[in-house]
Amino acid sequence: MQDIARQAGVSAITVSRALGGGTVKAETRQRIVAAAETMGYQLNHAARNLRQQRTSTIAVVIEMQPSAARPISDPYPMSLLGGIIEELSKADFSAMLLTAEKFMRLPPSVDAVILLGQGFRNDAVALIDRCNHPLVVWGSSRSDEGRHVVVGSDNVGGGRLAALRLLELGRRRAIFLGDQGHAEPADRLDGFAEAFAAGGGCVIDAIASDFTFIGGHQAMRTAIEAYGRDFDAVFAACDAIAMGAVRALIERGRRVSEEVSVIGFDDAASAQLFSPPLTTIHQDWHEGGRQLARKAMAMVQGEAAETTLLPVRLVVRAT
Amino acid sequence: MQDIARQAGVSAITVSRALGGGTVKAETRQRIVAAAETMGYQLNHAARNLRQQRTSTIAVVIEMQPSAARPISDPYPMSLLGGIIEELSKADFSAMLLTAEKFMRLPPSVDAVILLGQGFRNDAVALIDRCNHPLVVWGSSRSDEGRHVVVGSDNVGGGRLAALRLLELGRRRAIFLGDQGHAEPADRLDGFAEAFAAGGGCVIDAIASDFTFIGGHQAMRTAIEAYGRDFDAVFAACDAIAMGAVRALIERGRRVSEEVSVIGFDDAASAQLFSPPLTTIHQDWHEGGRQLARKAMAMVQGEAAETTLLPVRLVVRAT
DNA sequence: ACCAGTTATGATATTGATATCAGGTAATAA
DNA sequence: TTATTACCTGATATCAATATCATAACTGGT
Repeated sequence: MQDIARQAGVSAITVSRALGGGTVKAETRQRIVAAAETMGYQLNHAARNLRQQRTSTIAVVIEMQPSAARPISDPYPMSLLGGIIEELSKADFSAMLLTAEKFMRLPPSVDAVILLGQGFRNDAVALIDRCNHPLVVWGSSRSDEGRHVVVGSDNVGGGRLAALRLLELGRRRAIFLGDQGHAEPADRLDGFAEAFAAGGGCVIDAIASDFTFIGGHQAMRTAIEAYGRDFDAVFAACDAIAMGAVRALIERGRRVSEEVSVIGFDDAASAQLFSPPLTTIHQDWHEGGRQLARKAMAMVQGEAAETTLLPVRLVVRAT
Repeated sequence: MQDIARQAGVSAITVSRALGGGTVKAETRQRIVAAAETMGYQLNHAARNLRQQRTSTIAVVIEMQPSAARPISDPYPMSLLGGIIEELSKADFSAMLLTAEKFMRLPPSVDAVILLGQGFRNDAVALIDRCNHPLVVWGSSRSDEGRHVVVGSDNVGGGRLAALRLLELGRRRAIFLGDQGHAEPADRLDGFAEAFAAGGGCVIDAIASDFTFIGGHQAMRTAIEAYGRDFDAVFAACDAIAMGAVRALIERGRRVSEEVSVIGFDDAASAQLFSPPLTTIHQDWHEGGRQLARKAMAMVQGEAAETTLLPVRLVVRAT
């Protein structure tokens, strides 16, 4: 800024004002901006951050472990990220992408933290709390007891929608596939079980499955071995599980849609390409990302932010 | 650090050395680390960055426009990101995620830039060059003429593998689906066309398609209208196109695998879930991300880095 | 000409860590 | 005892921006 100041015949502080939002005579500002342009000037964020005691940066912590249960190729973090970045960019905030491990090993200097993970990593949450960073979490508030701001889909409502659809089709004996150890599937099952029972149906079993096609396939086989043909509906915790289940059902000679209905959760891109196209509950991840970012930024400004449930909707396809 | 220094009975600079990698007596370091721990100290990165004139941060620029041609739900950026972050974390670098627009509007202070985009955004590249940031690009070096360091899959080789497979199956009349305006599909077609011709085959047409299922479906219909049944092979620029093409072929009564073969590119997760499971060329995105990160960091250290082609492999499934 | 009020600019101090240079201590060798 | 080395520690200046306070210039009204 000193160089630009010299070039434009003003002081450095005036340059700062001209390039930032300060009050500077229009003509002077023009001269300064022109000088900055020709000199290829770029703001030194480190200096600004140091002086202003804030970074305009928000850490996005992702569970990046290539775990078999939740492969990294999963589209959902990317959809959330898209929304997050869109919203942060509007307000000239930046997103710093980190794994939980990295965050704990060398906490970055950021103004707030967005945590994307299946359920809560309690150690990570504890550390973030200790840093006194505003924290917004994607997922379910079930196990959090209101301690943090959570943005997530209305999983209970989604389960309810699935139940109503299956009841409407005349189904009365359902099996749930998914890991209740995670808060989101647990919420989905809760909503499902309650509404299904209220409509005269019965959830005859809930079988654990990781979030994969293979997991769903195995869980469905287990169910078939246990119950034979004595069920007419399947509700899966995610689309991958549902697709694995459909495949397993077809392999064992059951006619999906005609005599057994399957509903997934997510409305992943592959759900409509699957054959048969999958009936599922749609989550709006992009909007979820935007809300996460908005709340995080609000909290940086010292405003309060509330836990929010995003509406979901039933997408009827062929299963 | 002043506070810790007081607590530990040393000077601030010694604290810096103890927490960084400086030479400090083991006992003193212990005392300092303990004090830092109990006081919940966290390094101020802004100050360090300012003093050291580097940020240990690398910008990852993504084409985040939710364009119809390349929806954001695409898994490939996530896979690359996974590899990038894994490698950066090891060296205590951070990843700052940005759209190209944001980068150009308010260039961040970073040590290097990784550009993930289908093809080159020339305006973005020009700006990055002006900032004198080390730059590593994911994609094809075809249109870059060696000006930048590029990491990408061996698209030409992948095309060749597809050609050899189709020749082996006795196919001789192939149609290519994909947008040659992008460097990567263009490379794939080049390798394919050359090897297919060398084996006595003929690429009878190359039809433009965006990177979606719908795009592939439409392009395939166009091809069928133009050529009827007078072709026995399809090579698609990506899996989504290939799946759309398979669907179109089946709709028009052609028996995929028996009398027309289809090969995709990517080995996306959905390729093996598709029915029929898709034969395709596998790209190792995770490794690609790691290489991008390694090269970017090497360039920050002032080391040279070379353009690299990652090997691909044929995955034979049912098409 | 004077004043109040606004607007535009400048001087200085400050942010937290660390590079650099200098000083001090302990151990070993002469 | 002194010199030599290796090792540890401290003082100071510095990185590039901006908050704060002070000053200058202008405006319009009396």
